[in-house]
Amino acid sequence: MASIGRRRALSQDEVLDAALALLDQGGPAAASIRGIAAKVGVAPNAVYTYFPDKAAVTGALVERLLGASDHGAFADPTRPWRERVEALATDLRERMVAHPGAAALLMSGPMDGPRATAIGEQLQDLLIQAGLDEVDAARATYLLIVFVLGSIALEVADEAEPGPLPSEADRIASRRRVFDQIPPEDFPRSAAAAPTMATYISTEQYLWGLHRVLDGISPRP
Amino acid sequence: MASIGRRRALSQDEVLDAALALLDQGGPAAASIRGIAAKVGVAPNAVYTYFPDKAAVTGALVERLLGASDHGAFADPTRPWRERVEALATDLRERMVAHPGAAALLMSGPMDGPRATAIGEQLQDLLIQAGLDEVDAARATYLLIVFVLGSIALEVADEAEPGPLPSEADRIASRRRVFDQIPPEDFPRSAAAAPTMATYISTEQYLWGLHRVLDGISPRP
DNA sequence: TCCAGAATCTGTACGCTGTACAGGTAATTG
DNA sequence: CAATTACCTGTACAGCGTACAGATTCTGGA
Repeated sequence: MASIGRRRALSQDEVLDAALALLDQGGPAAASIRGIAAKVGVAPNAVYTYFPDKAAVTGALVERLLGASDHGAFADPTRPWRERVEALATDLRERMVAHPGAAALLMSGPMDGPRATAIGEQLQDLLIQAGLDEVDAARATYLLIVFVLGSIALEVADEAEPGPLPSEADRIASRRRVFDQIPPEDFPRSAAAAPTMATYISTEQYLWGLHRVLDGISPRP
Repeated sequence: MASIGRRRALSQDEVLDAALALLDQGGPAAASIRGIAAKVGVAPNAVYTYFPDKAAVTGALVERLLGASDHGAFADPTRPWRERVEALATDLRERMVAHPGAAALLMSGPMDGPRATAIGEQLQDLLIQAGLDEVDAARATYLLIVFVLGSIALEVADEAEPGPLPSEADRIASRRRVFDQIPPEDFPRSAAAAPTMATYISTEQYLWGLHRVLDGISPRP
């Protein structure tokens, strides 16, 4: 008297869609296996047909958020190398800031998925083409990854659970306590991502930091 | 017939000691309220006499790990500023790498504790003394914090749960897939922190990255 | 065409989590 | 010495990840 059996073929993507939706609207705590299953319309353990455990779900989600192979102008070999790095950094940040709840998972596990690996390799190749020797290219790759992921993680860590966000004024004020010299004339963002406070506060800051890092690693004559 | 009543005055520090010990030996998952209470020798809910919830415990632990006010030579005004920044960065990294499980909590919440704030303010003052204007000093402070915390978090995220660590060879091999140009002649560390793989792999890398960032933010003539 | 096996889903259950509530005892204060 | 507060207890609840066994349906080979 127990079971209903095979109903329809779910897919990994449906599960990930549900997980991302829950993450977006309910914060990191909302993406439980049970919540995902309910959103998809199955019993909780049905998820385990497609993923061995919860870590596999979040890992796959992070991979998906890292995006497909070409990151804007990053893949365009006719552009100057700094522009290409900036395109990658901007693309990654836009992807993550659009899903702050999911972005919080970024630093919670080893970054060993195929897309993460591919990004590292492509970046390293680009830096070698730019004239860095192999050792410096490897190190600079790591430094750039630290900068991009660290910036995103710090930005996103400041957002508490969604819901009644603190007012813009409060958020700015709390940042200003320490970094009260940064002018607020930031330019607004694309329509895709809602202009959250995190977006508003630090786009300009992010690009400034990226270029200081690029200055630091640029080959010196 | 229920209760035994007041026994002895616990303290916040005892709770934090227990939490840190569990984190060190059992990884992030081991630091449960129940585990902490058991280690201290009280019922689980006794912890709530000293902290309002679990987030407060981890927050206080992070604050404690950030260390007291002087970070090595950071506070010494006779040293050159780059040396002082390096002292701060080294001190913070040593603190965190000695407790990888606790370091993983770093980016999991807003960094708004008093010590975190103080570090930011002191660093910003130092950069102003070094000749940066106020806007650049604020931005450079944020950049340095991103670098330090991002490096530590990425380093620590690679360590799975403690226990049967993967062999050194495996860890190196997996890093080398992407960053296979970095030579392994790293210098051994202080006796305090056990030479974990994370320590072994990236001390040199860390300082290299720090100095590239410092190059990027140094005032240009 | 039928049947075996694999794929997919279900109900149930276990041990764990954070923490709310209502008590009772010991130290402190008046 | 009485009253209050600080501290700790047992009990309980809802939610978590996930293991197990069984039922249904789809699929591929004879």
